[in-house]
Amino acid sequence: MAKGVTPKSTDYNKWYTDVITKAQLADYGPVKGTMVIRPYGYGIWEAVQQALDFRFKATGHSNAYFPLFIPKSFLSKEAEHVEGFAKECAVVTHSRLRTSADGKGVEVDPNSKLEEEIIVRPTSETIIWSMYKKWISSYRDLPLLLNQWANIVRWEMRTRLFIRTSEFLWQEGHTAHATADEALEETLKMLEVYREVAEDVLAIPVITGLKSESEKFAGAVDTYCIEAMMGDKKALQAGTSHYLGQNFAKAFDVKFQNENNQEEFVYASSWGVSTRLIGAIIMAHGDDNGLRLPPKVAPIQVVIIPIVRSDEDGDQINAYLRPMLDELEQKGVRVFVDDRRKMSPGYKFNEWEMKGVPLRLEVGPRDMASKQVFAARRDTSEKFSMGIDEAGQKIPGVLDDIQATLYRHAFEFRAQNIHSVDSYDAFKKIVKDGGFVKCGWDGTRETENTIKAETKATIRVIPFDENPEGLTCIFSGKKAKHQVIFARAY
RNA sequence: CGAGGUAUAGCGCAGUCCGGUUAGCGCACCUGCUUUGGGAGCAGGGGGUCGCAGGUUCGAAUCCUGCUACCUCGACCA
Repeated sequence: MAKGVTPKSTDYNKWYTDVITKAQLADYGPVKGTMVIRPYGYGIWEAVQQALDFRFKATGHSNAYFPLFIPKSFLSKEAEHVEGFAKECAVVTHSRLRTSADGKGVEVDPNSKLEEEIIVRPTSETIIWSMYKKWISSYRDLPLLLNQWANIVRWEMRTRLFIRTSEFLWQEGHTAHATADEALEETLKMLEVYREVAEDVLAIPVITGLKSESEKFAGAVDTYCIEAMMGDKKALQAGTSHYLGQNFAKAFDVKFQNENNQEEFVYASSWGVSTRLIGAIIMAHGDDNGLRLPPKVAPIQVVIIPIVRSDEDGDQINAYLRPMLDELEQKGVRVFVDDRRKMSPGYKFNEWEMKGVPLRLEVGPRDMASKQVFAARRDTSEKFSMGIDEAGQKIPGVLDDIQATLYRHAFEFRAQNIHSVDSYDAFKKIVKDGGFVKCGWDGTRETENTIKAETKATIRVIPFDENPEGLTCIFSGKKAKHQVIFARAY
């Protein structure tokens, strides 16, 4: 592993990719825009998955799996939906390869052209609703609350590891309800699940609210989101929950009979978060020494580095650590003892800091002599010693404190970089220097588009706690319809 | 798709202007010995169709032509 990463202040984008490659979270795949998620990065994803899946089950959802391949005709059934995704769909047109004429390579066999071309799912609303039509006939079949963990493909021009790749992993929930109120309630309930996971598990504060018309999901009535601030003060959409109304039910003719024997179209929601959340963790918490992982998603929460001079030292240290390790394991703490003999302790310190392990313990002859262990926190760089007998008892609390501290730091950073402004000049300065702008908006698409064209800032979210009373639009000067957050975004 | 740039070992680069030993350096990798509390030292070693295809030349990483890929910036996006 080469030394260090490019400092954030020198080149934030370079810093970001340096951290990912040096912490071995991911690597570039051979096809442009694809990525390989390496074991350490996948470990983070598994922790995120667990946190979400637990909450999905607790709110009554079941997991299922729908096909990767979607008939092309399905995409055209919902007008806005086609519009939104048409430009980024991978299309399967043939089913065979054959040896090329010169015998050296392979080529597409033209005889294998498909009758109906197949779309690789960019999202699964269409295929899922085509199935819901078969499964729903009565109000007794509702609500139908399904989720799937899957990969999807959106052919992207410009990609960025974890944040925007042509293929990515996510979960998508698709629910069907008998009433609009119930579907909307579901939409907001799942948004709240996302908020909780972002803040309590990933330690990333988010703003919850509604997307503007031009930023909403193609095919939704309303899109709600959690929006986060990254270390470069840009915004990242970290999760979305859509109220779909009857749009997909109408497109796929999904009706049910209500208690009064009347036929009605089903109401729907869909919601998703992706491996983009890993990008959010990196950019919300990382520093110039690398990754800083919140303990709740860290594949390794505590790394122990024995300071050994001989094999006997190693044996002694193992015996010295045994009771503490047993206690930590029993408490469910994820511990790794890095006893590789070929690397120096200093090398290991740097490597595990790069990988963002929340707490490092060092144990050598000095500690054994004084019945202690030496500890270093990744979040604050604070170093301290603990008695070996009390360490197993104390460490879970230290991890909780690291989790809380990372959240607090991210929260304070965001608070310092959200600015309320009342002039367009001030607006432009904030956007240029970086940060979120909180201001009035007249509610028109024209204003939104003009501001985007002039500043690259978009409306990230209309917060639930907005207060447009007495505000004027930052651009047009008209009475504000909403108080919104503008920012440049990923 | 418009503008600019790059292509030499796994990674980062020098060499190219001005053609001429066996293409070099740092990191990484392998072996041995000594080390180990903030990226260890010494010694030895392996690894290259110099992006691809043509051309000029006694001789091409180097000069010429064409192609391809990638990066940065613009239009599109979880």
